[in-house]
Amino acid sequence: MSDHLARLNPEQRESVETIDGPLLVLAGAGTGKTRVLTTRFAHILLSRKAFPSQVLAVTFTNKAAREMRERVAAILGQPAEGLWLGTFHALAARMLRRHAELVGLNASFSILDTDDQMRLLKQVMEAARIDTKRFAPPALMAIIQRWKDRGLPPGRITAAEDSDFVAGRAKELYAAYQDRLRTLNACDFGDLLMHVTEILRGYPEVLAEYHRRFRYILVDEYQDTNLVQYLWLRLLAQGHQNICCVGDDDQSIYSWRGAEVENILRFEKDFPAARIVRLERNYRSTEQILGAAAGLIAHNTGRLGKTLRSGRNDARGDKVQVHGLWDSDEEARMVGERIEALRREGHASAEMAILVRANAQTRAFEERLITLGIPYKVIGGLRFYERQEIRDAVAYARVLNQPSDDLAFERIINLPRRGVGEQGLRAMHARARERSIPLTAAVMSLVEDGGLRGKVRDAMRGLLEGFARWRAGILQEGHITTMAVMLDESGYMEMWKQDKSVEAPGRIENLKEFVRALADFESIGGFLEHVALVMDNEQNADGDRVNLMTLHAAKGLEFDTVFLPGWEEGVFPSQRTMDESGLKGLEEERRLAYVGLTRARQRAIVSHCANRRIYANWQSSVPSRFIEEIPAEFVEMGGAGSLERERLLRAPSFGAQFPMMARRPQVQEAWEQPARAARADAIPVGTRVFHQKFGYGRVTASEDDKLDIEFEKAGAKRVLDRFVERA
DNA sequence: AGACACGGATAATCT
DNA sequence: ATCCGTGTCT
Repeated sequence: MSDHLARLNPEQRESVETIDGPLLVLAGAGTGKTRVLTTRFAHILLSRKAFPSQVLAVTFTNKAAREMRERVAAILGQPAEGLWLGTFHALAARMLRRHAELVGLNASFSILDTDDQMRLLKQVMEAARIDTKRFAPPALMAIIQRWKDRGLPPGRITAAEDSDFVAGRAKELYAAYQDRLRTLNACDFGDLLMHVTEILRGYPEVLAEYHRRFRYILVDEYQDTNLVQYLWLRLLAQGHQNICCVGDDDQSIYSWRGAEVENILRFEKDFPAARIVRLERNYRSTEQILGAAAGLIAHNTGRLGKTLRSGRNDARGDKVQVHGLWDSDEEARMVGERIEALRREGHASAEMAILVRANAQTRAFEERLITLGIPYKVIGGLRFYERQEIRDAVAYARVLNQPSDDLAFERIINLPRRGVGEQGLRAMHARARERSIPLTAAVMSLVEDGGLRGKVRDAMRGLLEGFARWRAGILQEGHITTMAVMLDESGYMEMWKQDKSVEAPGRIENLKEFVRALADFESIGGFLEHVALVMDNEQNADGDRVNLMTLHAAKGLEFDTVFLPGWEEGVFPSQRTMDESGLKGLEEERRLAYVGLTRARQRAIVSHCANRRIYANWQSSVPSRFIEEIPAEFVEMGGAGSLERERLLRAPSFGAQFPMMARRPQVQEAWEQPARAARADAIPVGTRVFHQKFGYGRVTASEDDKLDIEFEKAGAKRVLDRFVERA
């Protein structure tokens, strides 16, 4: 039992051994957070404080859940079975299935994917006679999701929480959308936690049951929780107060998805007896990298304050290198050369990563690596279950599993083409509504009474008979064979075989993989639950490949060498973030930079370009302020007299903008003094101006550095004055 | 139903 | 530039 504790440092040990009472562990990057969580879990079990089924352990990702399960099993020396260990959503789904009727659902409710959600909302908007061109469904969906993130069903939305989007009808449409979901016996992602939280709030006996069940609660990546997740945890922890949350406020990079760092501060308030332990000994990176990262993140305000110290006693390491390049091609070339050189020295490709701000930036590097013949893999991007053909196949499986799944049926009714158009679909919906029956039943009745004719009628009859046959086939031949037969006989597979596009062969491969994946499940229902909750993307993990991914995707990973390209104002920090979220957005970008730097064990190579292509045209760009924010003592500029640098200095129009040599334009000053009044260069009301994106317009009002402009093409917008020029 | 043209948007995405 | 959804014509 002491075995697993022996290798922990004092703070880690304290985090593991403080079992009872609320505990907040502030764990900096690379300080052994996962180890603390898993050891703590095992420690609770080994010290016989609870049975495995009495511990609730929550993570954000399936990957993290899997890892924790494996490591707990390793410490225990046996498979970790029967645990309540999983992602927020998986655990919430599990709870919701047990009490679904309390929120008007049935235990077999289906979980919708984003396509279905959007189509459903659009239907609801159209039924309410909303012009979906003026009011975009995705925009309303974002508002609804934000409400769900905050644990607000339609009935809980107060005037203060309401939105004036869609002429003040957002709340009404939200209620209609929720009604539709209930009718369909379906949930979207946000519903899982919101419904469960409503149940725990409204049914004390259910809450009491979970209080009895869960003696200990463990939470990973606590800084990324949103409000509803927080409420859920607080309700569950109310009884025994044995909750341990592990997180790092400096690595909070998901606020745009509803995460609230404030949950960390709230923790101390709601659990006044909470112990707080800081893990500050970093075992990952060199002192140079830690110094650079610490100096950078120190520019943020309102931190809980941690100072990473190196827990390693090896060499101090290399300084963080910063390269200025002419353009993105040259940047890709530089990165390629460095990778080649490292490989020649015997470094493994898998120990190198290129971390970009946005997915689109990976392309330049991919092309370069292909040219050089360096194997690489792109992490993230479209996940397996997000691909079109897989979603179609899943829709087939859903109809097979539940004939009343109208959304799934509608998706595949004309895939492959069966001659069903808008007219046909309208007739089917009308029949379904008038008799209150599912779409499949409506189609059946239309086939029988002649409501459908000719080719369509034959096709529909064939399809429905097919589903009946395949459903019977599950019992005889098993679900795996049946799925393959269904994709074949329905003509879906054939559709892709006929398709001449370059993607088609890949899609057929994916479909075969899809059928193979079924083998891991005992039933279609079990498989569908997995598909809805798990978006695994463990692609070609094999081989020694350079890693290419976004900074977001890199959280939690580490590499010997990390390339951080595109550190330019507007790109990183992203202009859009700063426009939308101001100083808060900037600080989140800075945390993203901090996450990037701290991924590196041995060396970090930052780069920026003087010219970058944005959409169609080239734009000159300025080095990111984050570069200046890294203390000079940890930085080494350029590749000492590199050709790039010389050329850059000689280039007449950009020389003045070379790294650190020129004062940045107003961008930075605007943030430093946001409230500065009546500026000398203020643009007066009535002035005709030009904006890069919106074109020409006239200023109708101004406030500080913000202007209200009536654009000739784009309509009324509020923009920052530095983005417009007098026309 | 299907081909083609037009206009608007264009980040990050753990489930 | 390019992708996507929508509208129009055949």
